[in-house]
Amino acid sequence: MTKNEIAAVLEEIGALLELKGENPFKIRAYVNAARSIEAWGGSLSDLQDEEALGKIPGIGKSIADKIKELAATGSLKYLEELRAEFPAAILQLFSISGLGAKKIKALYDKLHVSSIEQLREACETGRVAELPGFGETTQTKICKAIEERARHSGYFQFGQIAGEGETLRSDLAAQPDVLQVDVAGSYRRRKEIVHDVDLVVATKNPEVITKFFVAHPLVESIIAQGPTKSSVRLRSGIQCDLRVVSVAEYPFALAYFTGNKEHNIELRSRALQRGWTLNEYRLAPLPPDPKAKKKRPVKKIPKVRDEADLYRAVDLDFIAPELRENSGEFGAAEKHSLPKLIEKENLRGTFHCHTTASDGHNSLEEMAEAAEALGLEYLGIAEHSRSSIQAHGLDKAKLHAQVAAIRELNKKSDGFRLFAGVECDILRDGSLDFDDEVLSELDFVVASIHSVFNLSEAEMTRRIIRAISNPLVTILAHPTGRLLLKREPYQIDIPAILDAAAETGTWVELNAAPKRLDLDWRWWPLAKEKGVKCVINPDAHRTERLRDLWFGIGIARKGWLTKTDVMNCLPLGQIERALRAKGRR
DNA sequence: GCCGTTTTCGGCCCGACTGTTTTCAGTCG
Repeated sequence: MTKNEIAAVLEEIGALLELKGENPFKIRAYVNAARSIEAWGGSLSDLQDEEALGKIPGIGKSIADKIKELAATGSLKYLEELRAEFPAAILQLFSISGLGAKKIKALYDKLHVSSIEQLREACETGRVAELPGFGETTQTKICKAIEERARHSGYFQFGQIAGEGETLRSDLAAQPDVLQVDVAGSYRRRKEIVHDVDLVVATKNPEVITKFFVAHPLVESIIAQGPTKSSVRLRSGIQCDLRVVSVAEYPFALAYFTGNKEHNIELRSRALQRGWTLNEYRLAPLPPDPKAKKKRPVKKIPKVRDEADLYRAVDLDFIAPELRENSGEFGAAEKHSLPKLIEKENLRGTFHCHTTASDGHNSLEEMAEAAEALGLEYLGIAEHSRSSIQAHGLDKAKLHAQVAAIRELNKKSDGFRLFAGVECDILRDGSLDFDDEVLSELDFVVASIHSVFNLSEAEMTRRIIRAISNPLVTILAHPTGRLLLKREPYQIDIPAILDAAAETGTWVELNAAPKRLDLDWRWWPLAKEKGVKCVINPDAHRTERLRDLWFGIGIARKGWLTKTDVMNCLPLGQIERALRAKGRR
């Protein structure tokens, strides 16, 4: 049983308890525990360990017992009992936007609706509108929400919506009434998956801005529209919320809508410790507590003009948006030990790109030109190897020909450098798709898995460790093989693989393609601690996709990485030495 | 059900918006 599966069970218990009309705080305890398990960095074996479980915030005796039962037996009696009280399909109804537990319960009790299909029928026959507390409008909204759900899951890869987010931001910024604007939310935190776009605007003319926003060409429909908040559905299907505030309120609103829930709770609690209350509009003195025996000392509230002032007010260094997940940033900000995060200007080159020689869409020359135009000094080409037939993998002769072409191009170049490599398949047993004789002719070797994803965790881990134990392997690419929202990562023991990477000096890829973003940001602090070097690669199959590097930078920042942790921040001369050193180990 | 540098009991974030009611419940973030 994986962490995510356990989190899903806790989540399901929360939903079922809600349907039963249980104590809301008990419900929240289960939902919080689910979040907490997802965010937790420990290993699966700890889930059976009483003491380790007890250390996870939000998990007490009762939930710990349930997790242990789940981890040990794969099932949970309490959950089975809850499930028996409702038809299984009823939980689908929570995915209809606008429907919560109370409405679902009413639909079930009064109309025996327990699936989305039944709900659609009930709407079409007009029975929903007749229920007390419902009406024509609600019925129509439910119909629309059912259609919406059929079109997309409500979750989007960061890269899928980055364009829309930036367009809205810049179009709003161009409005004369807009004094400040940012995309906040999980987008600003650079989460790999987002389910809405949050915009915050400072203005003296909220009405004008709101009107402009809901009439924007990217807007498909209006979900809600009020004086300070409006919500729309964009053409891509994603929901987009706009908050309109005054200039004075702006830093508070921006911070409030950027940090994740846990980060914001911690921030507010630090305000409370100083005798203040913090919300999305301001810092204010706490109202006097009549029960308090003596007055608490109240610090004077400092002036807050931007987010840095806000963090300073609660005695913290500025915390970059990407780190606002409450996963250690408060401790570091208090001790002035936050890392100086990598920035896109730090990147000097990149590896792992494809051309028309295998499954890419642009020539060697075009890829090189595009990389140079981005300001890079070098580009590593790594075509698929012969076993990747679906990707037109190169055989020995074709690889030779490409290496020759690269060497030839380099002769003509005025400083920009191409490196000749290969993306060599890791075969089922951990051996490589080319022998050492072929690999030793290259400037670098990327090793990656493209087949047989269903081995056991132990077999898969052994397979990868064997591959990277070959000293000719420079980079382990997309280590978990995940395709976001499409394919789960294959089962591997990541700490063990990081140990092996540290031992062998293998660089681990942060694959910057928005569908991958692999290795996940949650692992990079551990990788760094073990001394593993990162390399940010776009895995670009066409020139435009070289820009995916900027997604990689966001994820690297989220993983607390600095430019010294990332190999391709080295300038050309130093990266050449590093490549040679790696090959000789 | 969880949690504790005011607490082992009594709190648990709260404001915005909508729709259905006539002052508020439900949903969302």
